[in-house]
Amino acid sequence: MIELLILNLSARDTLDAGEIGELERVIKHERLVPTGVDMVREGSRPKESTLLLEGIAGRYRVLEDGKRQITALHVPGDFLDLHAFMLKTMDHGVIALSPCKVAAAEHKDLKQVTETCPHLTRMLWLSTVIDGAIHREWIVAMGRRSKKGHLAHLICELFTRLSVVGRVSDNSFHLPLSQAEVADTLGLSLVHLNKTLQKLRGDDVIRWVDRILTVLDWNELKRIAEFDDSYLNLIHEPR
Amino acid sequence: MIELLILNLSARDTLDAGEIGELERVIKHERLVPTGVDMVREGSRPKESTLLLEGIAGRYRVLEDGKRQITALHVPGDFLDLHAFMLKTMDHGVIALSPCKVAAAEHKDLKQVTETCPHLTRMLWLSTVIDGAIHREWIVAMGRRSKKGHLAHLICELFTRLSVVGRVSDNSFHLPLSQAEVADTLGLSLVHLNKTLQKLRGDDVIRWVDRILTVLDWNELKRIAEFDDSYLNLIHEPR
DNA sequence: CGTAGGTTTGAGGTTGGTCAACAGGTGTGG
DNA sequence: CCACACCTGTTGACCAACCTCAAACCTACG
Repeated sequence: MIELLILNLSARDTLDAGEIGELERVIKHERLVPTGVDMVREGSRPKESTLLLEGIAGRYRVLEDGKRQITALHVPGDFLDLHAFMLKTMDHGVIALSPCKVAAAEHKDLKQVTETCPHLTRMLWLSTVIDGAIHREWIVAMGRRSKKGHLAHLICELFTRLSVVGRVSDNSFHLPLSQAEVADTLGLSLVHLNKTLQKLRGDDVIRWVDRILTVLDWNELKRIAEFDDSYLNLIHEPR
Repeated sequence: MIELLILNLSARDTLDAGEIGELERVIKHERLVPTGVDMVREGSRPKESTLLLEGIAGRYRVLEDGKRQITALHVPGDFLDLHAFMLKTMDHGVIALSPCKVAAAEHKDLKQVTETCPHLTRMLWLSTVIDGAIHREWIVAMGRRSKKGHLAHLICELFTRLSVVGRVSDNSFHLPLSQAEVADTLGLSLVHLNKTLQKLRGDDVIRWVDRILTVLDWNELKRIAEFDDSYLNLIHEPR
């Protein structure tokens, strides 16, 4: 059940058997969440943190005028709201963007991990800090990249993150979002997202049909995005 | 020396004498950094994390075409790069936006804190997680707020954060950035930032002369920004 | 007195938003 | 089986927001 989390963490540092056992002990209550359903509500005070096992989920906020901004996308093996363990109150919602399978770690158990397993604690801390690094990269993309570059960057990021957890084959991955949802993650209007998408398609760097995204020319896509994966911290070293 | 850090953390949970002593032991090497100087370089692998004692600092990245995006602003009492303790490699630079006084905590000492002081560890973890919450709020502002709303939001945020560490008096605080730097934090051109600024000034909600920013009408500013400080987690509770 | 950094203003062009319509696919009920 | 509603994607027209370029202005400072 927690294989993908282990894959995710092991890409950054080695976990020993005791730590893996501890994770297995702490993570439980597997359940399914249908597309479109909120798994965590804004303003709530969850008593547990949620690990995504299958599917794509998004963190989002909606403003008074109804505009929505997705602030993070999550792939299998990601914690959706580990930060809530420290923050206590959710400052955003989390929605299932495809059918999702999730499991939960109770905060009282996580607290016990921080009391007894320093290295595992640091690895969990690391995963929230990588979230932060991704946030920063999104800020850079929103502020200073072209829209085409921003979209290309998002695709590069998802491609890379999904590769780590074995969800890419034949240069393709399942991208279940609608164009409206992608627009809400880039901060674009739906119409303009569509036109931006067509520019990328026109360059023959990607194909996206039936919710399957195929990268046709990785080097060119990377160049358009100015993508450098170092912010994802896919380096194995002692933490 | 670490009073402001304690102020910052104590706004979220109580630190006991032992924890404060531990922080005093770990944080040392006070030094001054002149305006415009990089305190941490992108791509470096710092062996210590930096606490800002005085001044304003910014995290930033610059793209190939020379465009710069500031991804975070820091006020006294903030750790600038505590995340580097876990990340190891800096994915961005940190620049002094005014004369700064800083101190340092060596990573080997922080590691020891994680081995021996679980609650203090959680408090440090918390502070990186609040950074993340601020990042998310910036993403929302960049993607879905009007430029005027975005600027107003930034001012509300700085006002609130500076209040916590006692850097606001008479509804005024020192905002040492140039308009070009503010433009780089909002992802705007300098010209357009200037025009946006004039809209806010025209509404008589702020004044900004000689690098002193005065909030003339907090309620109206808050309304324009749709500002809600809950993401800053200024709630005292057990963590 | 000249220079440099910062702010302000205007002109003109590009980007991106809104509105509106249409096409294709799917599911439902008559 | 057909008619209809609904959802997603696509396209065009039009307008507002925002960018770039350029110049002027205003200090502070050597």
